[in-house]
Amino acid sequence: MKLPVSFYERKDVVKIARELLGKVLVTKFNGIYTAGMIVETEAYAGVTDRASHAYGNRRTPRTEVMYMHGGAAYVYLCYGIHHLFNVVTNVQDIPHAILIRAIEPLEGIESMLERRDKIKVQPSLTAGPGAMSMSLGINTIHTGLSLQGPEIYIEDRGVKIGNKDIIAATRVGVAYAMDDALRPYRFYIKGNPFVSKGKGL
DNA sequence: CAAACGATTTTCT
DNA sequence: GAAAATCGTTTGG
Repeated sequence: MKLPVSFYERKDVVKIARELLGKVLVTKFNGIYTAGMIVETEAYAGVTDRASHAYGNRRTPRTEVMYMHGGAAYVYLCYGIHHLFNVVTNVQDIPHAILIRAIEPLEGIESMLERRDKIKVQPSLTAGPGAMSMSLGINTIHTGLSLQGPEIYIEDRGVKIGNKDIIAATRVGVAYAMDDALRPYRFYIKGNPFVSKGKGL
């Protein structure tokens, strides 16, 4: 079943990031159905987090989406090429977001392979935020979409990830954030081959 | 209006 | 393992 808005509107973004592990991200664009289990996430705690685009309550046309109430999609283009998919959490005007970094392909794998121009499944298909977004067909035009809508949403299929299988680590690619780069806001499923390697492991 | 930079991935040595 | 690719967003003049 689809996760309700109340799931996203809670205030503890770190807790939500943990709970998203094992959930299933589904996209349905142009009649193409693809789905994958979330295996890696990163929390971005808005105004108090230097690594967040919304640090210091900065509002720009791009970050405006993060100020919406929880349950919206925030898609951001990085390095001019890569589409990074985030889930907006918390209530209106609190710009919290969770970056989905990696998924394990479940359904529509042929379509994913086609989008990535690959012929067989390998970790690089969806391990990493940019790669994952491309596999699911996520684009910057999808930013601001509600996760309650028909095109993109997250399901709970009853998969439970035990605490012993969740690893907390520092986030990737945020060295510029000074002290905040040390926060253990990255979560991934232990031993899952589709977890991205990141840079500084 | 112009310049610098980045929540990354891919490819080559 | 290291370096390049590449362009929208942000920031400064």
